[in-house]
Amino acid sequence: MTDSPLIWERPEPAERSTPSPLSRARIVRAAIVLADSAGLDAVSLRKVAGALDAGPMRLYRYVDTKDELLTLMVDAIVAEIPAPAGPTWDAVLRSIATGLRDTVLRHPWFADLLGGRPYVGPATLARGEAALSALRATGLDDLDTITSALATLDAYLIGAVRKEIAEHRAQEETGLDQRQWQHANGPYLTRMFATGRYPALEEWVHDARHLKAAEAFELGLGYLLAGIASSLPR
Amino acid sequence: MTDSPLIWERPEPAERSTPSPLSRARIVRAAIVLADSAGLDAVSLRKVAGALDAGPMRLYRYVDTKDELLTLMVDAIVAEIPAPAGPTWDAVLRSIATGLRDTVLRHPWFADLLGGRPYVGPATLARGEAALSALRATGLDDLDTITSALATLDAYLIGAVRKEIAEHRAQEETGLDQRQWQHANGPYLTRMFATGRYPALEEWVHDARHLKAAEAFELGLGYLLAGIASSLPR
DNA sequence: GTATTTGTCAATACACTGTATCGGATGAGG
DNA sequence: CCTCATCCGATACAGTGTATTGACAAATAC
Repeated sequence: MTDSPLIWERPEPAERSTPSPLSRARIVRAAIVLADSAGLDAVSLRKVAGALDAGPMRLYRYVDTKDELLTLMVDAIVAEIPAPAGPTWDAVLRSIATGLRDTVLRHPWFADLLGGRPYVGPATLARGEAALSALRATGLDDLDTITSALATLDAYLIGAVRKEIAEHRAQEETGLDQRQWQHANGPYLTRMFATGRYPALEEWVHDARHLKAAEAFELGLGYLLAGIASSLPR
Repeated sequence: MTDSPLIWERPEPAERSTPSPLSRARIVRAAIVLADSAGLDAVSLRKVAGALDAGPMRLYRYVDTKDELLTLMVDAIVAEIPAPAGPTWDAVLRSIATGLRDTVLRHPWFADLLGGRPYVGPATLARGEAALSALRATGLDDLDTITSALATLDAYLIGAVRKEIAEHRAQEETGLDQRQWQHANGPYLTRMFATGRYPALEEWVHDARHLKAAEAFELGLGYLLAGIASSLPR
């Protein structure tokens, strides 16, 4: 009877014959479906249990706390990110980046959890392993460089992806369109600009090129890779 | 009677003579004190009201919803970040970075809100304005370069700061020390490594230099600035 | 100065949340 | 078939954000 505080070490309880059999996998899948269609707020133990024709308390056999369920969800999503690969170190880093971004676009709630706590589930470990070995296969074998490159990339990804999702949501809230958003916030901003306190911002709003999210993502990634490249031992 | 959906456009209700007078500022300050000492979860309308010797419903005169309170809290924190400044463009970007990081270390809950939605409060606008004009004062006046540099920096900052806070919390949870953390997760990791499925990770844990958060932050920032520099029109 | 409107505040209430507790049903072992 | 341990679900509790309501007080109208 292992009662480790880490869910990764607690074996799944034995299956039972019951009208609606449960398992961690089923629970997590139901929770993910819920989150995909209605956001993280819609994931309550009652609703997850309801989706499985079970009482809320039944879930506590498989999971000690709601946080653990979220942790499992994260690892489940990480598991579906394609493994990073590429011939050169920057191709590998790029594949890490787009892998994460694509996944977040499919599961926006994932962005809410990103960077919220350290995750060490099996899929996350496997992804770390894959990233490390893919990088070293390209000939980049200074461990410290690899470490800092990955850490920096990770930070950038978390922020970029969160910002993109946040923007996405703001647009959805106030209608569908960016025009709609401008309609909601536009008057406010116009009035703020009219105060004359934000001349540079005003000019920026009017004159700067406003990139699409995907382009901005790529551009930032390019900066980062260029920066890493410039620090590589030649 | 303005009933704009944006709190920035709704004037604060007139003051009233009452045993414990309220105001948005007082409410937000109380909420921040609560969040500082016990995290965002401790910020409930009841507790905030309680700290001000008021009933929960009284807050709804000043704020339409809890989300609005959080929005005000964010802007209040942004207001206390020192304005970015510096002789060169990279000095300005550096000051933006350390300004945010220092503030987040003082108000860890701020990291939970960062990147969660687009913020356009007055302090946030003012900060944007300050950043823009400080950058242009250094002679960097290509608006598109400025835009993408700021956006990328912002993304990196959000992620880096979140990761740092997350790590911080994980350590606090399982005791005080990093040794304690290793004690809690160590056995699990050891067992995972024993499976032989993570050879590169195992080597990494043993051999790589593991930087302190501040060093890692600085290092990533360095990469980013170098990358931006390499794309500057010369 | 009185009557009427208006607006504020506290209490109550509702629909939720995560989770502790516990009695009873239901499985397996003898 | 009985016993016993186990698991389930109902109930319960403390908490959440917020809608509603009804009383009271201040400002306005006459």
